[in-house]
Amino acid sequence: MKKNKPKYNQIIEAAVEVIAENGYHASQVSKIAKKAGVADGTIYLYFKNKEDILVSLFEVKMGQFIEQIAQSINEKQHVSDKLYALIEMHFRQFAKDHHLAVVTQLELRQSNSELRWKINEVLKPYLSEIDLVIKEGIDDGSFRGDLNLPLVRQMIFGTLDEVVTNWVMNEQRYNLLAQASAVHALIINGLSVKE
Amino acid sequence: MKKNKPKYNQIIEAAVEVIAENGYHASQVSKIAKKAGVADGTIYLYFKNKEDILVSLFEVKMGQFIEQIAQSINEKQHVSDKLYALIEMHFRQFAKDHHLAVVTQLELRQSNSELRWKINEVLKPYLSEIDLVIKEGIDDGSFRGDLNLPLVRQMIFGTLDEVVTNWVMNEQRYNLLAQASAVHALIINGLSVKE
Amino acid sequence: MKKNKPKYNQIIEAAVEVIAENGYHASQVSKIAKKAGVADGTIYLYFKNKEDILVSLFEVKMGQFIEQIAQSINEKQHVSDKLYALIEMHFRQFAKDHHLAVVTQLELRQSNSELRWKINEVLKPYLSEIDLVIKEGIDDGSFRGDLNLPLVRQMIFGTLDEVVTNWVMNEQRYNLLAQASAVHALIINGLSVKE
Amino acid sequence: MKKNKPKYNQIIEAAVEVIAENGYHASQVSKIAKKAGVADGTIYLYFKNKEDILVSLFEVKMGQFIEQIAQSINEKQHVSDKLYALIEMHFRQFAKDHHLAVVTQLELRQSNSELRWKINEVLKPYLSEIDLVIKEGIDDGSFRGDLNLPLVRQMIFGTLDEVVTNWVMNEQRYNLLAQASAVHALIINGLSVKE
DNA sequence: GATGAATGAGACTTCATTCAT
DNA sequence: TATGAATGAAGTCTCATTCAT
Repeated sequence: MKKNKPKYNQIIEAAVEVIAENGYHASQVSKIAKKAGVADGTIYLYFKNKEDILVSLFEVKMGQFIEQIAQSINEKQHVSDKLYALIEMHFRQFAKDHHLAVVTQLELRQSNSELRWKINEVLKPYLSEIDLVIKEGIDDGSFRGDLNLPLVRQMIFGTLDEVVTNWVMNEQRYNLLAQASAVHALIINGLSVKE
Repeated sequence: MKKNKPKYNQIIEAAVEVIAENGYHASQVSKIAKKAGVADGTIYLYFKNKEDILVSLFEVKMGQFIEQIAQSINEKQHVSDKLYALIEMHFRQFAKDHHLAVVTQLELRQSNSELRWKINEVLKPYLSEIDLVIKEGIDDGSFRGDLNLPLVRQMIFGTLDEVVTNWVMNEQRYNLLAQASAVHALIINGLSVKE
Repeated sequence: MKKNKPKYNQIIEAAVEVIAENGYHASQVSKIAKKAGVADGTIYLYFKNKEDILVSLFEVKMGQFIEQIAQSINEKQHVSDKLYALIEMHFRQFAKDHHLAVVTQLELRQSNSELRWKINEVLKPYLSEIDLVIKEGIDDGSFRGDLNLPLVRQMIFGTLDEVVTNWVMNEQRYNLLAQASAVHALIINGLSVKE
Repeated sequence: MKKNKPKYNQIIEAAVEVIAENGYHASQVSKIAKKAGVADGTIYLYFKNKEDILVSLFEVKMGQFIEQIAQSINEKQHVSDKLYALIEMHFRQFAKDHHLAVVTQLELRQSNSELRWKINEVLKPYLSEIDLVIKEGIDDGSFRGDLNLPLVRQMIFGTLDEVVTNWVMNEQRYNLLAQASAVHALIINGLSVKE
C-alpha cells in the first residue's frame, strides 16, 4: 500500500509546510517536490495529480484529527463532557499545529468547488461524531427532544469553525484553548438567562 | 460618481451571474464583459483590475444586504425579535438571490488572501450589527451578563454562515427560510432542557 | 494651413515635454492631449495618427534646428569657420533645449523602423548643409581633393551625434558647448601629428 | 553552465533571425520559439524574460565581436595598423553577418531605456579597446599629445557606427569593407591638406 | 471644431503534467 | 523507481483610434 512508503508521507508533510508558508496559489508542485526532497516527476508516482495531493493531505490529517477527537469523546461518560471533549480537542489540535490550522482554515478554501466537495466527504466522519453526541444527549434527556439534528450539527460545526478561523486570521495571538469552556457553555445554554 | 453610471452596475450584475454559473476560476474578464454587453476594455474604465470587480461586487451587494438587515432589526422592539429579524433577513435574502448565495458562500472564498482580507473589511458592519443586538440583550437582561461578546458573535455568524453554505451545497433543495425559527431557538436556548 | 492654428503647436510642445519626461513608450496619446489641454479626439483633428505627431514634432523642431545652423554658417567667410559654426550651433541648440536633446538622442530612436525612415528624410536638409561645407572646402583647397563626400559627411554627423548622445546619457553633467573647438580640431586634423 | 546547453544558443540564433526578419516589435516570443524549434515555455528555462533574450543575444554576439577585434588588433605592431585592424574587423564582421548588422544597428535601438543601458554596459569593453589604441598612439608619438581621449573615442565609435548604419539603411547595396581604408585615413588625417 | 466614452486586438508568462533516460 | 527537461494552453490588461453628441 502506497501510504506506507516513506515518500508518500514526506510529500504530504512538505505540502502542508509549503502551503502554510506560501499560500495556496503560490504552492507549485515543484516547490512541494523540492521541500520533500524528490524530483517533480516522483510526485506523480504517488499521487494522481496536484488535487490528489491536497485531498490526500486532508484525508490523512483529518483522519488523525477525527481519530483524536473520537478517542477523547469515548473516554467520557456524560454527554456534556463528551461535547466539551469534542470542542476541547478540536481547539487543542489546531493550537498544537499552526501550519495545519492555516492550511485547513484559510488556504484549502481557495481551492475550486470540485476539491471542496471532496473535502466535504472527508469531513463526514467528523460530522457523524458530532451527530452521535447530539443523539445521545437527546436520548438521555440532557438535550431537548425537539432539536433538529442537522441544524444542531451545523451550529456546532459552524461555531467551532468560525472561532478557529478568527483565531487564525488574528495570527493566533490569543489562547484558542482557553475559549473551549465558554463555547461549550454557549452551545449548551444559548444566550438566554436560565432559571 | 462612478457608481451611478449604468455600466458600473451592468458589469457588477454580469459578474455575479457569470461567477455563479461558471465558478470563480472560469470567470474570465472577457466573459463578464460579454454578459454585460460591453467591450473588454470598458471594464477597465470602471474597475482598476479584475480583483476590483470582485471587491466592488461584494461591497455593493453586501452593502445592500446589511442595509436590509439593519432596517429589519430596527423595526423590532424586543431583542429576541431583533435577533430573529437578523436571522430571517439573512436567510431571506440568500433565498431570494440564489446567484448571490452561490457567489458569496462558495465562489468568492476561492479568492486569494488579499482579496479575502478586503472581503472581511466589507463584513465588519454586519458583525457590528450583530454586536449591537447582543449588547442590547445583555443590557436589558434578556441575555446572560457573562457572555463573551466576540465569541457570541462568532457563534451567531458561524452558525448562519454554515447553515447557508449547507443549503447552497445541497443545491438549495430545501426551504432555507423555514429554518429561521429553529436556528433562533437554538441560539437563544442552546441544547439544554429548560426548566 | 493647419500649422498656423495654435493647437497644432500646443500639441507639438506637449509631445516634446511628455516624451522627455516619461520616455517614448510611456507617452500615450492621452497624456499628450492632457498636457496640451485638449481632448484626446482633438489630436486627430490636427494629426493623422500618433506617428504623425512624432514626425511633425521632428519636422518642426529640426526645421528650426537646421535653419539656425544654416544661418550661422552663412555668416562666415572661411570654410574652417563654417565647419566650426556648424559644430558650435549643433551643440549650442541641444545645450539650450534639454528636452529636445533627450527626445532626439534617446527617445525617438525607440520608434519603429518606418518612423525612423521618415526621420531620416527630415534630416536630409541637414546632411546637405554638411555636404555644402565639405564641397566648398575641397573646392577652395582647404580640404584634400580625394575625400569621399558621403563618408566625410557620415564621419561628421556620426561624431556630433555620438558626442551629444554621450552628453545626454551622462545626464548633461558637463559643458557640451566647451567641446566644440576640440571636435572641430579633431575633424580638421585627425589624430596624427602635423608637420 | 547554461551557455553550453545547445538550446541556449539555438534560441539566441533564432532571436537574431526573427528580429532581423520581422523587426523588433513584431518579434513575439512565440515566433522565436518556433524558429528555434522549442516550445514557448522552454524559452523561460533559459531566459528570465523576453528582455533577457535580447540582452543575452547582445552579450554573446558582441562578446564574440569584440573578441575578434581585440585579436586582430593584437596581431599588429604599429598603432596605425591597429586602428586599421579595428576598423576593418568592425566592418568585416557586420559585412559577414547581415542579420546581426540589422539587429544591432536598427532593431535593438528600439528597445526601452533600461535595455539600452544594459546594452551600453556590454559595449564598454569595446570602448576600452578603442581607448587602448588611442593611448598607445599618444604614448609612442604617432598621435598628438593634446588629444581628449573620450572625445576621440566618441569620434571613432560615432563614425564607425554611422557608416555601418548608413550601409544597413541602404540595404547593404555597396561594399562596406571597401570603406575601411578611407575611414582610416579620415580618422588619422582629418579633412585638412597635409604638408 | 471639440469632446471623451467606448472599443477590441494582441502578447508575455506560468506551471501542471509527461516521458525518455 | 526516480529523474527533471520539455511542453503548450490560457488569460489579463493597455492604448491608439473612432464617432455620436
